[in-house]
Amino acid sequence: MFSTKLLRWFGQAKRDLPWRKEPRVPYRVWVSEVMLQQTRVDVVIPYYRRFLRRFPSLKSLAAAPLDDVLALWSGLGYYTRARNLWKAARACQGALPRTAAALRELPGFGPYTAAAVASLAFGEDVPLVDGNVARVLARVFRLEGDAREESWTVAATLLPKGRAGAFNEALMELGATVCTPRAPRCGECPVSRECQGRSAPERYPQPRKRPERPLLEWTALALQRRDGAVLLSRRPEDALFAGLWDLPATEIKLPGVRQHGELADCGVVEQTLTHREVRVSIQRGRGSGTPRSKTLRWVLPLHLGALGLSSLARKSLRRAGIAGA
DNA sequence: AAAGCGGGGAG
DNA sequence: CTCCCAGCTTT
Repeated sequence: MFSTKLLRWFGQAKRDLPWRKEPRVPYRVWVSEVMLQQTRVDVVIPYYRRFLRRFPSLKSLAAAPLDDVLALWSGLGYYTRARNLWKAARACQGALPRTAAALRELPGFGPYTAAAVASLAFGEDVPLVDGNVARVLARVFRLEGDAREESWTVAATLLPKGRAGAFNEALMELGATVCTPRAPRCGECPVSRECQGRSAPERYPQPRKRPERPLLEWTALALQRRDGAVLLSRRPEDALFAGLWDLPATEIKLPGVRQHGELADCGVVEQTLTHREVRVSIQRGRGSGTPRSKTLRWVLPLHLGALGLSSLARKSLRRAGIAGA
């Protein structure tokens, strides 16, 4: 009954999203699912369009340099997603595996993404649980505590044979548009009649406790050449914003680069992340020379758009007075 | 089981 | 300001 009502509702409430365009090409489903990890639909849409224009197929993605992929990911966050997407494209030899179990073997495929691609693109009868599904099921069945784990079992019992894809998508759609985290629209809910949590939806699921957010601080140097190019350095693989380009921190050695004149203080840029607060002081100056390190390069403002930079790095560049970031 | 990893939109 | 989003990986 639950599944039937949900599917009927989905038939008329389904939003028109770029990755829902028929036919459902597995590659496109995959790209959208990865971008949507911890990221809202509205944010993803423009990134998704750009990405598909540049990498229309699995083959084109596999053939591209990683830096091109990171450039298109710039600003989207969780950059390991882009690395794993690229790695998996290279690993899967022309076509994605067709089952959740096989997809799990590829980098970047966790329980959710494997089930999403398997059910939505290949029609496999597997349940899935994301934040939306866990919230909906926690309310409907009054699941106590953190409902994410238990939801996998519950979702499996509700799964209508042969319609897993539509069911999974409907459950997520309900969570995204009706059974929202705050102020759910129970009056518009197709399953409010069978919802055990209707009287107190905000009690479910139990909110997670948020970790403290330590402050991370450093000073970055914006050296500009006479032609306007700015000196960037590639961040180490084990650091925050791993492998992305950024203004070099003052601790970074700059072999081959000369600095002219005094530095000017440009103030501070800040970025709040889930697990820490970052504050970067920006100093600006003039420089020249040929870097003797592969992790250093001069970049013209015109070319900043084609580089893998974090949002914080772009903010830093703007603060240093460099347009085009 | 918990921590690390981006960024931003909504209330 | 807080919450949390179509989560995954590592410890």
